[in-house]
Amino acid sequence: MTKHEELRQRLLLDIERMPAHTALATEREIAAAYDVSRNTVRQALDSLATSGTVYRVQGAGTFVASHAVHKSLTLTSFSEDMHARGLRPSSHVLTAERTRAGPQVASQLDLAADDEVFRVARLRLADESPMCLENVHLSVHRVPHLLEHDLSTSLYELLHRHYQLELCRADQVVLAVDLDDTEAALLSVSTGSSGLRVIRTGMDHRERPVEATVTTYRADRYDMRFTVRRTQ
Amino acid sequence: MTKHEELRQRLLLDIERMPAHTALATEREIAAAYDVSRNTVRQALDSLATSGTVYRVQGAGTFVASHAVHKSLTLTSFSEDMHARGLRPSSHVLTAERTRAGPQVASQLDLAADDEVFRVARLRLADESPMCLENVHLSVHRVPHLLEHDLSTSLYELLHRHYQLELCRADQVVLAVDLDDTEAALLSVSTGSSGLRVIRTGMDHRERPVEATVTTYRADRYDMRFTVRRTQ
DNA sequence: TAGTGGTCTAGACCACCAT
DNA sequence: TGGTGGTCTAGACCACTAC
Repeated sequence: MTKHEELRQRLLLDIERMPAHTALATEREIAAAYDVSRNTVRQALDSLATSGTVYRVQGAGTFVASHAVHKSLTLTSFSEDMHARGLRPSSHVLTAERTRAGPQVASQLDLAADDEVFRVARLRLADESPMCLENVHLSVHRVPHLLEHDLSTSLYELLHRHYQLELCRADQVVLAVDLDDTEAALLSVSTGSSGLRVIRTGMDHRERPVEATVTTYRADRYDMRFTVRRTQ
Repeated sequence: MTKHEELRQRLLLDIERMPAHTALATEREIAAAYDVSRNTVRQALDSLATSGTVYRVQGAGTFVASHAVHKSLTLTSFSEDMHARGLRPSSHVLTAERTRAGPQVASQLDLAADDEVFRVARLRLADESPMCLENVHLSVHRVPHLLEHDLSTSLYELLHRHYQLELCRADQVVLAVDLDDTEAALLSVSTGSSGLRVIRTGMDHRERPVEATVTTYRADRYDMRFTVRRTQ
């Protein structure tokens, strides 16, 4: 545990009990109180500002942000996402096969179109009721023997435990779609209902592509929430 | 222009000519070459890492990221968004009125339900063809005489020029919807088509709410693209 | 084991906000 | 004008990677 991480956690405890727009102690005061350098205080406050917990006004001070949302958009697995919403995740594996990448997946995973990949299609449930359809492609050479594992639980956890693969970044495209007959039937909604589709390329800490995934959510059960900022 | 900003720009010029995964000079080398301290180099590299231009591996070095996407999710106006897509934005004002906030807008703008707000509804076009419907609410006391201005151009620019209001942060909810008859007709698509809806609360640099906006996009013309990261 | 990025210090000056 | 956050320096040591 580094000093700025520990300081961040201590500050967080104080902040949670303060109303929005309250001024924090000044950086110099915090540095003196916790016996660290001002740069270390700034590291902790940088982190709190990035996560939307506080905001700074030059010349004026650092203030507690509105407690309302605080949600920046982060890379989460379906399991984590559902737990965060207070729902219990589960899965039905629809397909698990070894096949060819094809042009679309190949470009996402940085492969040739006839390279082999695993494809895992799953119906994902929250509190036993359909939430989304997920179609994952993984390069065979990065996850050998994938199909010998239990695929009904968290794939991210499996990748981490058995292949030391951790996803650090993902490029996503989000769009609205009309569900076709098959999709609608699997999701237990009527044909022509709309769905939210997320197309994702997941990468490890070296920016090497790991997964190419298309997820289609029921529009009546799912939304995405996040905070955006002005770049400067 | 600060030193780390200038350094960032210089590094960017080099990086753009390098293939992905190429190692940059070490932080100490860059510091010596540009005659700045290592902390300043780290500030510049922090910024490049946050924007997804480079990635760092402890003990190994700093590397050029894949040039593919590089798009983090930022707060943009419709006009900016369309320009970035190479499209020409325009607007038809459908409604511009003074009314009561109501419970939903009041909670977003931190007002009472019977406080007065301006409501501006616009059909927004890209290359003369319908792209989305936008319904903006603004607190009367923050933008007096709003309706006396030309509302067919960029609202963000108007807020900046005439009211010194700049949006720095926004909380957003994104969902898929079935368009109703009115929406579909205005967007020139058939009833029951799906749309992408974005519900936004925009705030200034002091986290004071400025706008409450609902935007409904044609699903066949619009998608959102962005990069997400693992928090640590 | 040598070299890398990650953390930390104790100072200094600047740009901006409030009064 | 006094105090705030923003920038910058020149060191030092640590954790990790690659060989």
